[in-house]
Amino acid sequence: MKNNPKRDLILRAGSECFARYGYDKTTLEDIGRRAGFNKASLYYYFKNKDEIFAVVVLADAQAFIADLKTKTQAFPDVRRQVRFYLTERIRRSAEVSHLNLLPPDAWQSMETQLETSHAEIKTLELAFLTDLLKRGVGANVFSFSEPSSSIAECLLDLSDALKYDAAHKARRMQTREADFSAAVERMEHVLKLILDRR
Amino acid sequence: MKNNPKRDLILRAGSECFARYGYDKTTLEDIGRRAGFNKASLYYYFKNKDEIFAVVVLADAQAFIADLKTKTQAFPDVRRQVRFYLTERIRRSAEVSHLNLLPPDAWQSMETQLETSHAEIKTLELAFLTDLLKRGVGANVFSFSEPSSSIAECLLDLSDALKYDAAHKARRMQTREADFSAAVERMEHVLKLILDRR
DNA sequence: GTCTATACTTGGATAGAC
DNA sequence: GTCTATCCAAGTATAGAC
Repeated sequence: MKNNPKRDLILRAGSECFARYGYDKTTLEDIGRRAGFNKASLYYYFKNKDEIFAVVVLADAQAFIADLKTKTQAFPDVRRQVRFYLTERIRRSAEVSHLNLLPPDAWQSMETQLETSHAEIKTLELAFLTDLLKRGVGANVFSFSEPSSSIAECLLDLSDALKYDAAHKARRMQTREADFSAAVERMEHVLKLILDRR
Repeated sequence: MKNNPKRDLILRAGSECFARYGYDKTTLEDIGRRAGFNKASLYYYFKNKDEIFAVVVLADAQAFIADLKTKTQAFPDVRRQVRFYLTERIRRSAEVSHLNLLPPDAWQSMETQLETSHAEIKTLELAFLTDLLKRGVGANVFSFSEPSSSIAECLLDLSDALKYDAAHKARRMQTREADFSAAVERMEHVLKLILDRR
């Protein structure tokens, strides 16, 4: 059932639609049209709309983090790496914004499908950032009065918060394109305040 | 048309429903039943669902901020006031959580109705917090390398961000009651990091 | 003013022909 | 496998009797 090219076509169409319209506004018609199928045909490959969504979200999130890590490691010094990782994941969050656009009740129905994989991703990110910070401490670039993992979690949470916040604010304006620049600046501001003390 | 007791009954019912279920899941049936009317009767007092929502949200937000300010001023010293204001507005955000639960597209339709009053509220909050910080600086409790208004805006934004983030996370679990305790702790943590340097 | 009845729309899902 | 046709449920909104 997996690695079916037509199935993948539907998933790609779904990804694009969910990203643009959110879960609610994305109809099976939308996905079907974009994938070149009648909406009824989607039920041959998936059991329902929720399943399409769950698969799409998971795949997108994993690809996103993997790519982000690679790009981060391309920077020369630790400070820049930390800064890039935490801001870039805000800037590019539109790419994985399915989750932001998810309606209140939709979670319960597919809770189990997403929860575990979501936790995995968070653990992954936390480990990566903690490692980065520890390397910075080792190189005497940072010095904390708390364990690096605690700082890492704090920073990741803040980055998440600012990300969701920006997405939320963007929704309120008519702007289809969210401006994450304010959130990014805020993140940099906080990083300066927290990391640059000595 | 205003100050109509029956109209107010509907608004109160609407407020309760929107807070509990969010915009989407709240139906005119829900509101009507709770207010003791048939759903069709709502159209005598309001032009549509959006109007009910807009009026409810605005009134609730104003009442919330006013109450918060009063409670804040009851604290003896400035540090506690700042701390209380920024954390309490997270803790009690469930009361005004209509906005969090608003679906992506609903904004556009009632954008103009809400936008101006929302800006007013933010200005109000910013002025209040800036004043608090300035008083703290005057009393030598804080000392910043930046203007108080800049710090105030930063802190308000962070509080907002953590608030929305917590609401968002709560949605993902099955928990109907959001636990804002993590967000509150995070806010206190950041406050300590930013305000307590000397 | 308030209700019943109903029209209309959307969108998820299924049956069955091909 | 893919489609057409259709069902069904929800939910907004209106018409019109009372």
